[in-house]
Amino acid sequence: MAELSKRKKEILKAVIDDFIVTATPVSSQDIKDNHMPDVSSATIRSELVALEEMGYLSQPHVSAGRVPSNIAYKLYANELMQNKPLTKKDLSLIREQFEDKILDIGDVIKKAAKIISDITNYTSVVLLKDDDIVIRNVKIVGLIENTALVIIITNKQVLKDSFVTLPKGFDQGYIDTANDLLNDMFTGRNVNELGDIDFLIENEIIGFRAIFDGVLEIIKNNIKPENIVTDGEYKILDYPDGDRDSAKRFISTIKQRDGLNDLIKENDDIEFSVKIGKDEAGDFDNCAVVSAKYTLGGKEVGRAGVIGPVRMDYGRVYSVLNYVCKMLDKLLG
Amino acid sequence: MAELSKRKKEILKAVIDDFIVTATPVSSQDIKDNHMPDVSSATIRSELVALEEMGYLSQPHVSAGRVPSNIAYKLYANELMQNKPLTKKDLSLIREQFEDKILDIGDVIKKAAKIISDITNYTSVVLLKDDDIVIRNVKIVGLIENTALVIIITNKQVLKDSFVTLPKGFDQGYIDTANDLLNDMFTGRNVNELGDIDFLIENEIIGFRAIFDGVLEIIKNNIKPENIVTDGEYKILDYPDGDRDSAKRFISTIKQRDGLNDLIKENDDIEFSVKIGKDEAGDFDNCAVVSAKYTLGGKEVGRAGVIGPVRMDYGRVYSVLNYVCKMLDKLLG
DNA sequence: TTTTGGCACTCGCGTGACGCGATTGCCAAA
DNA sequence: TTTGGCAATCGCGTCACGCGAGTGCCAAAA
Repeated sequence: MAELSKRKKEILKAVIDDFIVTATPVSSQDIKDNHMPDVSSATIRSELVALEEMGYLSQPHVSAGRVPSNIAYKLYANELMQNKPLTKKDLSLIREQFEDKILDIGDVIKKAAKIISDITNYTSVVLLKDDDIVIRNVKIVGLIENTALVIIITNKQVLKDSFVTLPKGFDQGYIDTANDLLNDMFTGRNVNELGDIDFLIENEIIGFRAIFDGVLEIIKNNIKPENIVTDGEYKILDYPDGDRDSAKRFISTIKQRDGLNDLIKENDDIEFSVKIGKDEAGDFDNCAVVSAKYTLGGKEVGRAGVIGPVRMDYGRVYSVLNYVCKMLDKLLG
Repeated sequence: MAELSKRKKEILKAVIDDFIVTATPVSSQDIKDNHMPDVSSATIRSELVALEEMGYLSQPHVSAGRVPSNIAYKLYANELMQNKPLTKKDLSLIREQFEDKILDIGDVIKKAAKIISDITNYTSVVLLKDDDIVIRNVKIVGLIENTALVIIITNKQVLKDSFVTLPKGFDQGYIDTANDLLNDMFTGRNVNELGDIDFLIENEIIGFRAIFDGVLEIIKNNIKPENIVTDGEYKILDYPDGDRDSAKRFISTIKQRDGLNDLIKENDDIEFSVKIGKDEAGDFDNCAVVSAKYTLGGKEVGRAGVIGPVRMDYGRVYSVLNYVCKMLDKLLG
């Protein structure tokens, strides 16, 4: 793709800037009036035909203005657009959300998803990749009858939503013993190594084996190397492009999670990614996926992004993602 | 309101049965063809004008068929409609959902909401009224640094999502003591009595007071006499009546919870309630709220319902709500 | 008194014609 | 290379029109 002249870029940017706001094809006269009063509309027109031939623009019909193409949006998002600084209100809103002490990294990314969706008003997706989870402590707490709460503390999170059934007559003494054994078994271990459960065999003590198996099951089911959360699924309804059915499909798909992974996953060295169109942005028509890499303490751990209409306020989204990602790093670095 | 003749009821039912399926005004000829081949369309017409004068029907325009009014739907739901028995698949689907052992009543009503929404394909709302909660056990479990998980077990639920900060140097010995004291203070108490916290004063032991206050705070914030959960908020998109904006408003309102209470609350002796129209069904146009009372062990404890388009499959909804309510009673009775 | 067939009447809806206005492409002059 | 002028294109809103669905009414039949 040949490099565009400065003026072509200026004009292309003008088209997109206007189109993002008005949602109607922009004419040569519009560009002259709003951005370039010093050249005639005819001049702009001849540039427009060139841009159209290069694939950046298209006309819905002959007597209409121009509309940006997907590659134009990409160029815009990566190069042309102005960074839109966040307002003080936005900044403090974000900071506010993150100021509580949080023990679980899952809660952090949930919060991040919520704040991104709230502030941008698009659907948000946050991906957490984490294959370096070390167990710090495992504990069972007898609750009622023969049921115990299982608490698993890792370097990144506190799991406390699962239960295990205790054998009959399992009193506090046994529980204490079980806790000691559980800690011997699990503390300090990386979750990756647990695939091999042979080390369990050593503790073949009657009655305890079921508990150990139960805890292992819980760890395997709840600690995943990849987590993905979304928020604001229904925000898509605010954007009138596209019909009701596709909105419904959009929300259902997002809710089900399947495939979201591929949508937001990226090569690790891409800081800021924009995917547009049916091929790239899942099966969603007229949608774009914008995502940014975030790190915790320098290590690459995931991406945060939004899914919204192609005609999206990329500048603002860029700023929000940037800031939230920075916060994430600071918070958990 | 004068009682309708048998034939008028039959005709009214025919109109609604057809309209629920076709969503188009139903004509006298339609009724003759599909329901009453033995009378002429003219006869049906004269009945229709009578029903129209009584307020049960209306015509969008003069050369259109009839459309049921809100009071017609109410009559239909309360008296006219046929009970639509659930399929075996539906029944086993519901039973399946409820067969896991669940410790927390909150989880039960969440599940109930999910299954109702899944099966009816409407938005569901489940209200839980419960002012008779007795604390069985309170426990803190030291986790990391100076943070402890607070576990509160009542006769209805297990709360385990809150933390309390421990004073410096608070080791396992102190935690054990704190647990003993907490149990002395809380076990056996009804949550209602906790408004008066004077009994706390006795335990004015240095360092412990902060923990007790923290736990009390957690109980007060998390055990509420009324809980409300919803599911399938976006199901409304499947129903084409009403525009996109109102769908958006619908979803936002449901998500925010405010006012849902009034929507589903009912006089305790109404088993099955149908609210229709802007006055009754919140601020939603073309929406109906159908709810049924459920009990746990004979005591009235809440209502389960759906919010959907006025043109709703009342028969099916009735059956689903009925069955789920019965399951709830059996499950926790 | 109720039911029925017949018939004129109403009105929404789809279609096609038409004219306006927005915008373009092209071209010749600057 | 830029510009003003101008004919050409085409979407969109409006209007007229005719079809068809469905009704209300009425007089005759049951």
